Amino acid sequence: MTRPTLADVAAEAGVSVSTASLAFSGAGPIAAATRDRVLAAAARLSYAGPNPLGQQLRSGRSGIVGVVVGDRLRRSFRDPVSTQMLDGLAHALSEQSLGLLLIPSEAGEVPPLVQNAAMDAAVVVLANGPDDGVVLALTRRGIPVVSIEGEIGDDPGRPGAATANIGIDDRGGTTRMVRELLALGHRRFGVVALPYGHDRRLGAPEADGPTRAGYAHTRRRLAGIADAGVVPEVVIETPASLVEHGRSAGHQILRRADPPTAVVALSDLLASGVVLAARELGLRVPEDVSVSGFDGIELPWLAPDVLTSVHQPLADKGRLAGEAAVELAAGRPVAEVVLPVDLQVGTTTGPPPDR
Amino acid sequence: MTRPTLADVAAEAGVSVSTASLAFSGAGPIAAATRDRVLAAAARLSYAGPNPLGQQLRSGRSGIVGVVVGDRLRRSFRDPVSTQMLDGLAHALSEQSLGLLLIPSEAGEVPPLVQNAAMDAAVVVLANGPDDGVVLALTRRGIPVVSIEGEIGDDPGRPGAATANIGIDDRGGTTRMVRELLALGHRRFGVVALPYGHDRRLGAPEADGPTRAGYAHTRRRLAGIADAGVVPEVVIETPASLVEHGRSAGHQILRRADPPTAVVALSDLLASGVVLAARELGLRVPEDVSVSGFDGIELPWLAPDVLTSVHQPLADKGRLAGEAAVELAAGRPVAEVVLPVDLQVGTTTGPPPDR
DNA sequence: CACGGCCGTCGAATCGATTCGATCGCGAGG
DNA sequence: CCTCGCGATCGAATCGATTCGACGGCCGTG
Repeated sequence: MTRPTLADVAAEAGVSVSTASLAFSGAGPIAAATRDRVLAAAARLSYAGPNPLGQQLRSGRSGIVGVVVGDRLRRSFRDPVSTQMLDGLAHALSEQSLGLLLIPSEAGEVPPLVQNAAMDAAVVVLANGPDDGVVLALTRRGIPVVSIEGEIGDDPGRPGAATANIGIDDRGGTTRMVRELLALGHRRFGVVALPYGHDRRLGAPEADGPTRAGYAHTRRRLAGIADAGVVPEVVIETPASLVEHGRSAGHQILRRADPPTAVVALSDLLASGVVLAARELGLRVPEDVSVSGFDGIELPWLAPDVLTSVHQPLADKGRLAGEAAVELAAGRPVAEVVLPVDLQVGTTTGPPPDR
Repeated sequence: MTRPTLADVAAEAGVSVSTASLAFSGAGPIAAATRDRVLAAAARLSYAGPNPLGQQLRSGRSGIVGVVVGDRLRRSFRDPVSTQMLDGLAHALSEQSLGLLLIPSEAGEVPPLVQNAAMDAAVVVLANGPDDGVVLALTRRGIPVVSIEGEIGDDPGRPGAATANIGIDDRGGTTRMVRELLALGHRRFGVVALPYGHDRRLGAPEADGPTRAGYAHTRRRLAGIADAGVVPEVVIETPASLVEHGRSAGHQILRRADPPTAVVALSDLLASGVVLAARELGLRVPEDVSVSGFDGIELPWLAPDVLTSVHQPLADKGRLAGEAAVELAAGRPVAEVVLPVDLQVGTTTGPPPDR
């Protein structure tokens, strides 16, 4: 009662295995009558087509791209920034009939699937610097790696597989945002930062942020603030880009004596939490405090307010990552991609209050 | 410059291929000295371990479970009901070192991956009745299928692989909810329904809803309302369980002349949209209209209101589906699971207004 | 009528690993 | 000193498909 194989079908149809193979793959010449005989035999045995495992071994390719999301799925999935990117990625892959193997990875650890699973290429979201364990394990296996927001870089000294980086102009984006706020007259800034790296700390203002940050996009966005010539009065790291963390960071910042007049959050979810915190404290946005975000996602619960934010092309980022994975898997090199961002002024920023 | 194989390593170490295999798998007796020699040789060739494709062909198992989500990822991912379930599923699978192959499927179509990808089992979310194309394709390939909320059933007349159903007590849940509202004194009901099936219609009240519904969970929840002896004055189908669809359905219902005093939404996201619509129309909840949901997810943007809702164990549902997939893949049968639900009264329901 | 080409079919090698049964060698016991 | 037994190693078959080269007819043309 084992499942039938191509050999069984060939025997049933009275042809050789190679001919039966041709009937299914269509590669190579075969008489229409023969093909029909083979297909009829297959139907009789309820043979549903060639076993993919055999094909994969023969071709050496699995048709699968691993996607390592650097966090619990529950958390990643709550962030539209992840999900919109994954949506673009999934579409790019499915257009090539490639499968998307979803690999959740708790901060810092290397899941067994990264070591064992068959993949033609991998996409790593938020690699923690060039020595990220996941990236190292993959390159050691000879699997090409596309890094989204990661700066993994080809180290010529190390033997390894091809890599590619897909990112956005985080740094320029925050610089433009801060310049906008400067032009409005703001001089005293608070910053609500994304996690600095896998070793997430919580809450405390920190001086070493920009240098310690293992997450390259956090580092770049912080650097963009410095580029505008601004030294924030307070910087709060959050453990994840979620509304509630933005809310508690907002409380911390806005309850200070003589709080800043502008709060720059490094993500929209964090920014929306800051807006909620301001409302709870009886502060008007933007009359009493300006709040800016980053990403450009929809925030229906802020309505009728619209967050001033730096918009990034999330779906494009995912799509390009998928295409890069395909290219690398085919052995072709991929140039680094830095997508442009777009400052969109909403209703949450304005001139600072008169003192 | 092709990647090294086990044979290369064996040659380098001066042992046979079979011995080299033992050095990696640990199955079978091998001298420690020999194993070290093999591992040293592997390191010299930078051989990162046995090629999974070879193992998979040999063992006949791919270590992959396909998960077919019946919608665009972008939409599924916006719904915490999907994502929390997926999180539970992913964890159950990763505990068994199984991979999760994510297969998005536009309504009604059968993606190529369903036909071609290697899987030991598959989980189908929201199968559209027992003749869902995806389910048929999978069983024809001999792949065991776990259906979440789908009622796919083993048809003894049809040759096919094993199946299992994982669901919740939708029907009893809505019945209890409606009884609660009846006890409060409500007599005139509006219903905001989930999509009835892949062929989503939009907005219009329909008489044939409960029978036409291809999505079993929609049908069951509507049936639960009937079980309580209630015939709603208006039923609105929505194209997806999203806040904005709940909002527009809420507008439709609450703008009627002499609107119902209670609106039963079949999901929390829809219900929260109804609450937003009521607020926009200047109606107080629950003084002017009561609103109930289903699922029990967090709705921070309704704060300080808490939605009255039927809570279901989402993560457990995913976890059980993962475990069922493992069992089926191992050839063991799985009994149907119907998880209990839990009515939680919040602040959005109360007695109807005096007329 | 004979020969060259071409279309269709077949056999066998190959992909990379696992595993069963056989063999080899060494040590211990009779 | 011979033999038995056991642990370590090896050879070969196997998983299921693809593909290359060879072969065998058939048809058309010279």
